[in-house]
Amino acid sequence: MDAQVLDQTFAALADPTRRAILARLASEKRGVGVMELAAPFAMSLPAVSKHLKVLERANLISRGREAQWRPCTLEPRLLKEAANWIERYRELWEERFDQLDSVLEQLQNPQDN
Amino acid sequence: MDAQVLDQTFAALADPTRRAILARLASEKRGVGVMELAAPFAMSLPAVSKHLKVLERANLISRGREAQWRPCTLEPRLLKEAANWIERYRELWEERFDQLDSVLEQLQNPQDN
DNA sequence: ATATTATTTCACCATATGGCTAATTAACTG
DNA sequence: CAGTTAATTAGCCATATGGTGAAATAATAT
Repeated sequence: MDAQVLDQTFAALADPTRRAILARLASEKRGVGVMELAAPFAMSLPAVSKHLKVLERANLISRGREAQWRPCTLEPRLLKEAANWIERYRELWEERFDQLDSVLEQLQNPQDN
Repeated sequence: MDAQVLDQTFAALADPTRRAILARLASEKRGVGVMELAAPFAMSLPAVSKHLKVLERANLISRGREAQWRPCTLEPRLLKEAANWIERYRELWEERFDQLDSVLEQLQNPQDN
């Protein structure tokens, strides 16, 4: 509901690296270290570190301490908030598909008009 | 599915002015002009014009021409794409609520353990 | 032709973002 | 203690973002 929260959430999601990191974390129960998260990307470790900081400040991930590792864990709570916000538009995009359906129907059965 | 599309969509949603504009357009069947869209905001017309350009380039709105007005219309198609992306995490946040539920249950019925 | 209304473009400014390398901190290991 | 591994911080750069006021464009109205 809070505008700032949605700002941070959507801004955090507006980057392919960060979305990939979230996807990776979604498929792991355990916390995942930075090296491991960074491996698939053609970018430096500090760059990934920055992305993680963005995700952390947006409260989309949390980080622990385990020896010299900082394992990251997905925090899906605010994803739910973002989903809730978008869901308010669901009836609009479904309505639009209904309209498209009737257009297609007319194209196939022009005698209907 | 396209990463760039999600980039643009989420980036466009990461601003309260733009989300408010979308909300306004969602509640109107007719196209809405720029002056009218700008009215609620404490910012200049060029600023609103810029926001509209962001929304247009993200294909979240389309714009027509009607005399000297450029009526804006909501295009919900890519909102659906964004919703689809987030939905893949639904089971995660619901699982988390399940865990919270069982925690609350334990707090209320400690004899269960 | 001139004026009015709606909207955009231009030129500017401050701040944020995403990337880099090099240096630093933190924790473990020999 | 010295060395190794993990990660962050610092300093830098290029580009993007969100705002401004002033000027330009587009269409209508007088």
